[in-house]
Amino acid sequence: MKLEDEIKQKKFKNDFHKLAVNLIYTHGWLSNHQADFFKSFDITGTQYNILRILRGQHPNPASINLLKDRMLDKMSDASRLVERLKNKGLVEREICPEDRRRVEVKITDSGIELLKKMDDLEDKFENLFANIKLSEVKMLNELLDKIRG
Amino acid sequence: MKLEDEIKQKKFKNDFHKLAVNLIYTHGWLSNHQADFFKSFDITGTQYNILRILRGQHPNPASINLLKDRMLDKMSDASRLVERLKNKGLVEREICPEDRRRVEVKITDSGIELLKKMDDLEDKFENLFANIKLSEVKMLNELLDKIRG
DNA sequence: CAACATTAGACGTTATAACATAAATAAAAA
DNA sequence: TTTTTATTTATGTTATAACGTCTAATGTTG
Repeated sequence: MKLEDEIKQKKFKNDFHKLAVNLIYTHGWLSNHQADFFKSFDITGTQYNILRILRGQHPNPASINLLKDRMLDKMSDASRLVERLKNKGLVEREICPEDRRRVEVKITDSGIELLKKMDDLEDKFENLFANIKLSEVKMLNELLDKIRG
Repeated sequence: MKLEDEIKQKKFKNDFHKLAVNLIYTHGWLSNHQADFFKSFDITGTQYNILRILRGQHPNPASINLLKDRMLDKMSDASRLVERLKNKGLVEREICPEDRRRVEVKITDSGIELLKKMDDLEDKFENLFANIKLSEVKMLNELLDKIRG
């Protein structure tokens, strides 16, 4: 549906302004759908991202700073996130012996299993984007890459 | 820059998967820039959206439910948002005489003034999107509208 | 009218983002 | 070596999103 109708707003100042709102709105639409998916696994999107990064490192550990750098939306809150994941038994955390300031975070077997279950269902994205053709998806990816310069 | 390089991740499963991550990442990029803009006016993006809706209604009031419906990302927290805006003197709030369950929220003169100052600078979006041509902006808007079906 | 259902909003809780600051440790400089 | 600086993480604060529950007011039905 056209954005103007969905948010019941008068016209935009120009196409650039509409694009900004469109990005915000489309992101919201996407994350609502994703949240439903994540919720069925009792996990949040942010926590899922952390687990993905940790699986990428496995069997090596990741420091808190590495997690921060790799996060999709950067944030300064990785310590508390890791603690919540530890409470769920999905990661483990120890002080690094070489540099006692650092913390080594590793994904547990239980965490790996959870991701495996979620991988199978990840094809959901294709259903979610059923309204556009593959060629349009590719075009969108190119344009989005280009926006950010 | 290509998304794969920016987030230092291996290839995506397919273009649909990449699109999902690209939307999240581009939204993050955009809201970081917007946050800087809003911060210079001592206001948040969400609060700005509420003020915009209230200015659209002015001089009529808006109920809390109307604000919820019109928000870009729906949420159930409009009461507390309005209270924070009231503390800043940007809105006023009274109980509706006809239906005492409802609350009538209005933007104050001070709120209108703030928006006026911010309008002047809103052209920043054009600078932000300087990397793509107008035709590409229009194409993006069409495709984003189409994604959501 | 009385009993029940619905609606509008407030508020409590948890997870998060963005910010600042503190504390511990390591590295560098004097 | 002692002092200073930088790094890494933890923690406190505020604003928010998403959830649920509660209460007051209004509507509906018998």
